[in-house]
Amino acid sequence: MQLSTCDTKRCFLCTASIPEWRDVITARKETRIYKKGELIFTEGDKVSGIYFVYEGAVKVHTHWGEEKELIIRFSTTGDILGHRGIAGEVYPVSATALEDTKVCFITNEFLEATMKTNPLFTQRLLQFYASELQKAERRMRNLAHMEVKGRIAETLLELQQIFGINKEKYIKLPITRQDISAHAGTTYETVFKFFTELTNANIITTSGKSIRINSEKKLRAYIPV
Amino acid sequence: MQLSTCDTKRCFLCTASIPEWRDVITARKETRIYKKGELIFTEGDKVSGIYFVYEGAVKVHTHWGEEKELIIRFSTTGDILGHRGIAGEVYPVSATALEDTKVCFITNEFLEATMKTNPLFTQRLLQFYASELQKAERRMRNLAHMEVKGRIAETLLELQQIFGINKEKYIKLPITRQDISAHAGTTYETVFKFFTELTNANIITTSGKSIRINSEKKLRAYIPV
DNA sequence: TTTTAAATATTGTTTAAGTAATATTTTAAA
DNA sequence: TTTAAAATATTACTTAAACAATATTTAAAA
Repeated sequence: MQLSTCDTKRCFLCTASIPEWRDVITARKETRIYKKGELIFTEGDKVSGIYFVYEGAVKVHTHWGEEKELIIRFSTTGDILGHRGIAGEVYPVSATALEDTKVCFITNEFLEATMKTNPLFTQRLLQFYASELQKAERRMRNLAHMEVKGRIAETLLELQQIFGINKEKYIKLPITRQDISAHAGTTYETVFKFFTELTNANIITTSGKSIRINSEKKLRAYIPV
Repeated sequence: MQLSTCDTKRCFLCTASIPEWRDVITARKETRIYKKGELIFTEGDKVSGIYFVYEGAVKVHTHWGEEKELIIRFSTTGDILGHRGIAGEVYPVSATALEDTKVCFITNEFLEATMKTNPLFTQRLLQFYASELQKAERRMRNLAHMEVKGRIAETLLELQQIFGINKEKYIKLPITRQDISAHAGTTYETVFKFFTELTNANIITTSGKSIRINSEKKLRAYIPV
């Protein structure tokens, strides 16, 4: 992890605060850079503060026993990390950089000062929480009642929606099949089998860790309702 | 649904606001009483405001297609309902009274006025959201990786923790097996089979819709980690 | 530049848990 | 108070998806 400056324009913290507060932010924030694969914080760590993603890609994940991992969500520019910590002493999830990632970090004390000074920030934070809650509950429902193929299909569509595509229409973030299975709540083998099926039907094309969705429509057919 | 007054002491809204604000609350709130089985709001309804449970029992649930239901959580005295609506136009979930339930209802406008006037209320609301998010994510992990028996066991322990027990040590809220299966994310038949197993092993005793946990320890043995 | 560890590829076996089918009992309306 | 609709009971059948086993490739440390 390395330090750097951020132009206070793209992170949630700066865009949701009043202009006058930005100088205070610049003085109080800490910009951190994490390399691909580096842990930002770990489940069980004492809560130190809150992170705003400036650029990069992050997975927020939790573990069941030693083996099984569930990726709660993928995050990128504009997203918040570590906000669950507000409710407790320790982070209930881990965050890992999936590519080189730049974040703004502020302490809990400064977060509270920011909320006191910026009612709009607090309001937007509340809305962010409500929307995260909606997403989490939708995903709960999917994990409970949707079958695996649909969940894998949703994972692919979500990756495309969050990270976008490059000129060759491949999803910008190259990702391991293990991570796809961890997000869909299934095993690597099941992802492998479904990928074979999708590739044979020309619904997706893969090249190493890069994935291209050729037919969003056909992929969505695996997601009923 | 029927109207009534509430003593402004037990709901989240009143306890988290400054004393001076309580008169304003009394003037602006609406107390509503729902009968067992009555819908409080439905998935897709336009968001009108937010509800604070004063007494009773409520299930917050969502549906997958026509058939499959997932109960997101059970709520009782002190809990908040409809707060997911803050992020959108319509409620993403439904809420149904499981027994006669009394709630305080306030409109979105009054909620915003309350937040502006009561920074502590806003802060506690934020903490409530963060803790709901933690619970939702823990449950996501369980639905993805824990097997059904463990999830049913957790449902029973949660019901006991939320609603408490009576003199005969039965969980205070009588509940259908369908609701238990909808909370555990499984089918009625699977709950039936596991209940037979638990009853034979004398881990639980049932009497109609009432359930008594005889050995919390043995029940917890189905929940690894 | 070894060497160690992940990640991937592939297929066959097993099983947990859903589906189906039918009968009975409760509960809630009309 | 009849009647309709949920909820429950029970068992047999089926299958989606996990588990297991082994080989190969890729990536990251030492």
